[in-house]
Amino acid sequence: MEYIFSEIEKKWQEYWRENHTFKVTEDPSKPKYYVLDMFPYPSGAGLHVGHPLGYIASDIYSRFKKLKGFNVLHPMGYDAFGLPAEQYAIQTGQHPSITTENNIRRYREQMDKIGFSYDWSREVRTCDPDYYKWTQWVFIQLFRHWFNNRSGKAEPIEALVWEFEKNGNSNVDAAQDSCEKFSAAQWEKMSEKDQQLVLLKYRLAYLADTMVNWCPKLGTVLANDEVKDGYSERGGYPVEQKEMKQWLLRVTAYADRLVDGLDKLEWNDSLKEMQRNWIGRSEGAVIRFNLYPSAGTPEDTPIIEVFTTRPDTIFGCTYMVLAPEHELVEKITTPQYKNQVRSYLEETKKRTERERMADTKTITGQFTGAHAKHPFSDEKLPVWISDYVLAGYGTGAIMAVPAHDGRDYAFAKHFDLPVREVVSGGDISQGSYDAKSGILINSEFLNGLEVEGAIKKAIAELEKCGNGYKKINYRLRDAIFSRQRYWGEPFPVYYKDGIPYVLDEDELPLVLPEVESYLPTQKGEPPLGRAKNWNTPEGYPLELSTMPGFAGSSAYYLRYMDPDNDQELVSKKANRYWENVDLYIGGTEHATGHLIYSRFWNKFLYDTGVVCKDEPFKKLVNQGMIQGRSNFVYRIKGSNKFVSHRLKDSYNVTPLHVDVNIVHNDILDIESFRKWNPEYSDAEFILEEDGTYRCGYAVEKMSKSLYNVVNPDEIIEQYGADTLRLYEMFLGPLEQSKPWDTNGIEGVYKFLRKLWKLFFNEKNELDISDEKPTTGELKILHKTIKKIEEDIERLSLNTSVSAFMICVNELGAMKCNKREILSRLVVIVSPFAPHISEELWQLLGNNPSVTGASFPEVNPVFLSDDTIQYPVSFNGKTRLKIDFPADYEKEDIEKELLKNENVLKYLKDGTPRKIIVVKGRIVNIVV
RNA sequence: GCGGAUGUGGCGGAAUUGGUAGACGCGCUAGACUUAGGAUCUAGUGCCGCAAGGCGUGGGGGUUCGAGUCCCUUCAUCCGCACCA
Repeated sequence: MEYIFSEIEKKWQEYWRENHTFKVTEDPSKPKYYVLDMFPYPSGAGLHVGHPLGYIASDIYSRFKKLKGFNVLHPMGYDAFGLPAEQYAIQTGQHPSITTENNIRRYREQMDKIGFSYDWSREVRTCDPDYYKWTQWVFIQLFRHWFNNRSGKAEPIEALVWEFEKNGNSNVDAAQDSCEKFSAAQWEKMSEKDQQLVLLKYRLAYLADTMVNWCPKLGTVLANDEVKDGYSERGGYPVEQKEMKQWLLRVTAYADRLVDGLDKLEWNDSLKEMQRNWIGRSEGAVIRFNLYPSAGTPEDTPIIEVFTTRPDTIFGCTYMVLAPEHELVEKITTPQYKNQVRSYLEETKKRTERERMADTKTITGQFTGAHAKHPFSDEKLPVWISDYVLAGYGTGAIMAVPAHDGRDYAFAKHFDLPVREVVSGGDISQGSYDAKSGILINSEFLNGLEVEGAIKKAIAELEKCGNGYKKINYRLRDAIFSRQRYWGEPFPVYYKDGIPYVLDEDELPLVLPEVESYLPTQKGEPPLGRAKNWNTPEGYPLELSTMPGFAGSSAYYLRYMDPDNDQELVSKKANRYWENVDLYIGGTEHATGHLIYSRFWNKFLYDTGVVCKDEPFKKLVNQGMIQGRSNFVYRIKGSNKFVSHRLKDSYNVTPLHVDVNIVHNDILDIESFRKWNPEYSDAEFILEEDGTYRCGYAVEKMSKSLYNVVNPDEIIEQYGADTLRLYEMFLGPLEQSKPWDTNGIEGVYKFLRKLWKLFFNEKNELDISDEKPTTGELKILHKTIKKIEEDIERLSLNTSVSAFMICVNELGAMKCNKREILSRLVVIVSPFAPHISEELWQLLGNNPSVTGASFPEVNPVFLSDDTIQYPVSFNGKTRLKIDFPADYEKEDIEKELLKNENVLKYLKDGTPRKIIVVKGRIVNIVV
């Protein structure tokens, strides 16, 4: 029998489908394990060879866990709302659901061919009303909750109303926008509308005027993580700042828990660090500076509040700076400086956000004429404005300490402002001393203290005199949740008298309406403005925005636990059983978007008792990117003549990308090349001595335009899915980026055929022996079982593939065809190459399927050898290898060594100064 | 600038705790069988050298009987953040 992968793979994929092999249900008799892939956005281009890398790894892990006796949840679905389908709809008029449906079908076909063990009965699609009903449901819950800073968790808004009725809001410590204090009596007197406006400031999903990232080309706002360097991540269009009324989610309320929670997670350090940076918690103090009254400014001079992480350097403050956008700028500028300030403001406004970010070297600023009063020394501090201070961070104002902050130093030098050293340890004539260590000087009551102590003391003194307080500040902003687009979840929100109200849960799902065009209306409303009867039954208008991409992906892992439940997002029973994701595999591009938002949603759902775990993803692994390996041909300039790689340097050539699919081992298939592009049909070639045309290569992004895209379908067509799976793993460590080079695939293909051949004799007949295996055979087997088990556990799947190769090579050399050996080998291979394993498992006479087998136990008896080969080194350099019985002690070995003539040869005449014997490992002789 | 990661043959990579550097595979070289083929099998393959031997994990230094692995320093590449007070 030949190894005909196409028949075998088809056969078993059908078997799995017909027998629902991968369907799982909650089974309390078994321990659970939840393995999740980041679900894909089904794009029109289909999967290339890089996409399934993570899916294959997680599939191997899932199949392995199942063999180890776990009840494994391993689902897949689609992140199906999104911009590309909608952009396509705008261009062609085709409804995005059709595009999406087609793309999903293609993805599914491609995935099915790879032989994944997904339980497709649990599939979710974010654009399915039965699914987004629950996205809308969570939104309603967010709307109905506020965050109590005292308890550190979300609480129902009713409780807040009750407190307002009893005591007003003075005892409430909530995560919220600034809200004026009111008493119970004042609350009672407010109109329904005013009460709602107050509550809106407390809700976890709230409507507010905010500066947003507006992308005119896409006609929508974007979240911070969807903007890269001032351009939209999708499409690369310019993004500008604009004030708009938008829905926001109060992620900032959870900032602390999001940072602290990271410590308990098994995520890699760089990812945790990215999240910490994104959240950007810094501990410091808010300090209030009174202004000295100056001629021409109002009597009730305002107070400037600054945020600083270095309150210890307060006596080093020699001036102050406000962001140009700061609300006090207008108020405090003295008449004398009005004109200069105005022209400075105009100039900064002209520079785009991007220019301001890119150009950090040019120092600009303008004195306002105002002076602030130092809270301790009463010193007069000039107040400047400059765009090096950001309006969006802290309070938009700083106390400048040029001696201990690089930017302040540069500014002070530029405008010739005083620099006063207050922490010893640096040389302030050369530059600022920013380090957080040293002894305080020139600082009155702080003198002599270390920085750490001085920070505490300074805050205590500020609090005592009422000029400041301790404060933790975050870089993280609340997430803007409105998109002025069509292809997304409609908000379950209607407006009464301009005030937003949410629908009742039993009115869900609020289904996305049909529109005749996907463009904004003439009034500039989002596309939903075109929908007919977009009102509640009572006639109240519904929200016109839709939700962003991260809405549907924020709780999808919960829905897989209980996908058909139409009463709850997830039942308590299912959630208690599956708890949370044990292993999550996906790309690093979601580090600050999806992975923050879903942690936030999960924590909220945990607070409200919907889920039992406060973190969604216990262990997370980022698979590396698969890069393309491009091939080049070299055309002699001004001709249609191509010169081979090694000869190209003697000609004046232009390198041109050539389709990697018509190049094998860097040798060009000239016939295919001629057919590839009519332009080359009569091309001429200057060949190598051996008559071949050699191409050059480079590692680049895998992209259509570079002709280096390799599709899994083509590989499967040629080598089969098992080979694809093995080769993707064999390429290198899962987390590392590496180039795809189809050239190497023959190696794993040969391995599979060698494995197959172990079962057949020379005449190609099935030939399995029931004889007892030899110790040698058992040693090979058990060594491999141990290695594979350890490798899979730490996701070192590239090394398991080589372990299999070694094992099969060794068994092949022994012509081993013992059932006891082969049947266990098939089981351990099955997570990697499931199709061939199923076939061999059946040929061994077992009932299908191998997925029901158990992972074989390692017998330690077969792991140890009677003799150990010791490498013997002299002064650390290995010279010879000598066998000693495994039970020999150090002394025995030493004795024998000195008798060994080879050793004596290396010793020459001298006696060894020292002999180091590490039992079972090595001998080192010092001479 | 800050933070993180990575540097090992012609190539992808291995070496899990400081203990034989280069496993496994590709490629290459030679040979065998051959309906000269992008098939299969066998042997070889880090570098220098005819050899003995020497050198070798980005560079330099250190700790150690012994360093790819630990420490210091430096360079390069990639990724993230970036005037964050």
